[in-house]
Amino acid sequence: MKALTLFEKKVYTVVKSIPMGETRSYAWVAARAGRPRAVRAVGTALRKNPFVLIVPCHRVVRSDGGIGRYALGADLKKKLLRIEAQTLLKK
DNA sequence: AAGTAAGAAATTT
DNA sequence: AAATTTCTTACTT
Repeated sequence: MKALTLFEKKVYTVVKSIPMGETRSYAWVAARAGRPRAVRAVGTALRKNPFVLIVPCHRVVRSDGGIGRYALGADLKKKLLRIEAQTLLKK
């Protein structure tokens, strides 16, 4: 297990708290993690993502409308968000 | 000292 | 006006 910094831990906790079907920006997570300017560090932390099955990092998107990147593919990330949104709407 | 899953601004189409 | 590209900023390793 790699040594995670406090900041990373906080980031994972925050991202885990994001409700299903919703998205948050990296800036939002960074602010909640105690370092509002560390948006890039958030990405770097999620990129390692030791909890890829625990932390819903696919719910974290860019604030300017971009989808950002995803360890399993940005394409999959978009799909997941689409599926989650529909699951919540449930028609 | 180097790299990065972002952000904003500038430029192009 | 919208999309894409480029440079900068702050944080971890």
